[in-house]
Amino acid sequence: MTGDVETVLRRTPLFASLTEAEMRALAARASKRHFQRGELLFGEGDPCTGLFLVASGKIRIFKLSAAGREQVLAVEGPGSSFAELPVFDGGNYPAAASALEDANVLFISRKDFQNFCREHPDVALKVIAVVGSRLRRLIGIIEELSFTTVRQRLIAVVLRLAEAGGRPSKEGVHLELTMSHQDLAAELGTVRELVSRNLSRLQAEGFLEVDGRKIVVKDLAGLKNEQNASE
Amino acid sequence: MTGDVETVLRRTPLFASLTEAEMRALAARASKRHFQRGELLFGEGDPCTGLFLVASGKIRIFKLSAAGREQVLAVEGPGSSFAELPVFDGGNYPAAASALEDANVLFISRKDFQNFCREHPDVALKVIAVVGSRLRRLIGIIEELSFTTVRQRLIAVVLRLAEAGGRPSKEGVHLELTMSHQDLAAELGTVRELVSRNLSRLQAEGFLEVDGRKIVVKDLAGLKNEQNASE
DNA sequence: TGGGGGCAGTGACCAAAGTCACTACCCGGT
DNA sequence: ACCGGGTAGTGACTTTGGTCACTGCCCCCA
Repeated sequence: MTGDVETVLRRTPLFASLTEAEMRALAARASKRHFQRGELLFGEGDPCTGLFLVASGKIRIFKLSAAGREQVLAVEGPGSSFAELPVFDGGNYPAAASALEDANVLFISRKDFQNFCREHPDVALKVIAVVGSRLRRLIGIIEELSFTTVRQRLIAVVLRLAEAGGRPSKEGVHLELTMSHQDLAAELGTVRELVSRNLSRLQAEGFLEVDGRKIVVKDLAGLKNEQNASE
Repeated sequence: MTGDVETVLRRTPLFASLTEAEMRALAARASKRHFQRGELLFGEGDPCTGLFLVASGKIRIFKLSAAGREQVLAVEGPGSSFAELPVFDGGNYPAAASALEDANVLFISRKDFQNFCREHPDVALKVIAVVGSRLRRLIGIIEELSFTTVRQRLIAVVLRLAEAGGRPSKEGVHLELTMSHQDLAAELGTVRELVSRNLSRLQAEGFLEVDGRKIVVKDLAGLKNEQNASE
């Protein structure tokens, strides 16, 4: 089973630069865990026990408000690591993590990972790089929350999906939402109803066609334009 | 003048653990710069040239929207470092920085700092810790933007100021805003008018008394309560 | 001493966000 | 075949946020 673990490690940018021997040493320290869709990996404020690596599936990092609303901070797929940070500063997890899909993850305890970093300074530098990109993403979220409307954020998501998983045809770009409106709302930092309403409105305006979770983007250029429209 | 530089370095958590000799070596690499109130240290998207350390004064890290609104990400005082992150990932500055007050800062070029980190692994670990706390603060901002109202955020600031620089008396806790409503609005992620209006409203409700930038908090407990009120 | 410039307060709006309540649909299980 | 849970759409409404325009204040300086 360690062979399996090693391929995961190798796909993780954090450890890509390791030698075979180092990889094996680290693999021996990693334990494999499975989580079902919706299952909680850890809650906000839990003491940090170690580092997680995603082998398969998707993990959602999010904040939960007193009123029950969620705000997604990140969605991590295969090859991503998360919770690197509290491993070092010794604090608690600043947010919760749950499985968006059934997921296999590797777990490395705090102590093991810290020691490993001390022995491998270039891994420490990689950690900084990873945390850095995370920081950029968070700044991006702040920018969106502070400067844009729900409508604009929704358009941004649709455009991103169109780029990534869109199938073009004569009527437009076909794409499919991979999650419920509820989940999408959590990513946008709003509520279910606004997602539904804004989608309807974009359809009424002729930018796209909605059928359940299937969306056909009719006017890509127009949408891009709407994204920046100040009013 | 290097002696001066060294005391600044010593006050910076990032370098607190260095020996005298290491400190001197680093000090030789650092250059001192002065910025006047309002002056721009770098703009968003500028290529990253190096790391900054605050010797005196306050530096404001912020995002600027297309419509001209500002969102403050951090305010760094003496002893703080900033822009550590793009030094490592080689990207551009994700936000702009300007002097909130007249400020002296130390500057260490990207190359010098990277080399120094490679030679001193414990400094790299410190960098991770510093970036980590920055990450926590950003998550805090996201949480506030996503879950709270301008009113609640304003109350939070007032309470913080009351804790930090408040002078208690029989009528209440006296404190003074150190910045304009405009600047305060940028920290809260809103506009001047809403700061003004919400302060007026809090006064009308009897929680505090406003006179220009002087504020007397009449009902600390009540304010704390209002901060969490869901409706 | 009389402008200007920056800052603060406010009324009148308008648009966006969010809440509540209800309906309807789909789908899987017993 | 029916029930129940999860999901989606929508009308009606309230609250919050933001804009615009204007006034007044204070203070510095020519």
